[in-house]
Amino acid sequence: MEKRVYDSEYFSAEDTLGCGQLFRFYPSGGGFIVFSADKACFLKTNGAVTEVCSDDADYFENYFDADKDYSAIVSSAKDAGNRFLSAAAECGKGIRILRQNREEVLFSFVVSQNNNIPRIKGIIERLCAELGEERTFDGKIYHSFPKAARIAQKQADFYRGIGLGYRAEYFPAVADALLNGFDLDEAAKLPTPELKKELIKLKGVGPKVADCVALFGFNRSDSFPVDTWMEKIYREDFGGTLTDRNKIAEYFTGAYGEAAGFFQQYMFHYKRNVENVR
DNA sequence: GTCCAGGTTTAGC
DNA sequence: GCTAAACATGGA
Repeated sequence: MEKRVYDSEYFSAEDTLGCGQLFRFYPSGGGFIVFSADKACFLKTNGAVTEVCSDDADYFENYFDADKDYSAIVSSAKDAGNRFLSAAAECGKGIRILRQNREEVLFSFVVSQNNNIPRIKGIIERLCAELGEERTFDGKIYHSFPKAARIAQKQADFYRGIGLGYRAEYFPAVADALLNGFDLDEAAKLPTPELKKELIKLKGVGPKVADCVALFGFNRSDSFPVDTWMEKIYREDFGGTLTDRNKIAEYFTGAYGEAAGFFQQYMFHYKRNVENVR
């Protein structure tokens, strides 16, 4: 187990885990255990420092985008000329945009459609418990996120059984596609608009899920996922009148370019966790 | 009981 | 091309 320590001003455990990018993290020992694919780490922010403890320190250094300087991104959000965005950036400046495993992001956000975060977490937890491989972290057993080959072995009925509801049929369909020529590594070579078009070909993947996969799995910060929360922000805090989600996304990517994805996370986090206490 | 949640698919124009 | 209903589930 190796421990690495980072300045917490632009890397906070709570901010990073609380903005709906990932669904596998659990409070533990004053911090959190975080799972990604078949790996695990302990993440804790204590005052001025954030510590990451893992047997895969390099993997998680990349995962948390730890090398990047976020100060300029936060500054540009504050100076972008919108009150809500400015407040959101100041409040969520500890957010990192994760560089997650592509398959895990893809399947996870297929689950997310028309669903809520606590329920998404539960479904993914059961998915891993049923189909993941046993691993140990800090002496305790956990389960990896299952690979497409494993997911393809089960039928829709199985996925209905762990709570996927009407999305159950999408799981074997996506897994089959990945096993039969749909190459995520090839897709990674495409520019963002073409990458999105490619992802949307998958069953259960529409524009919003494709944006999330591009942002969290392919590190495309020129993606701006628009869900019900972002619609609300657009309407209430930007005075927008468009209703088409694609056009709302274009409005934000047009305005913010490569910073759009970061700004989206600041605002999503702020709207859900701070402004709206529920 | 109704409404909502990090929407997408399908049918029908 | 666009629009509207249908889609499981659980919590408020």
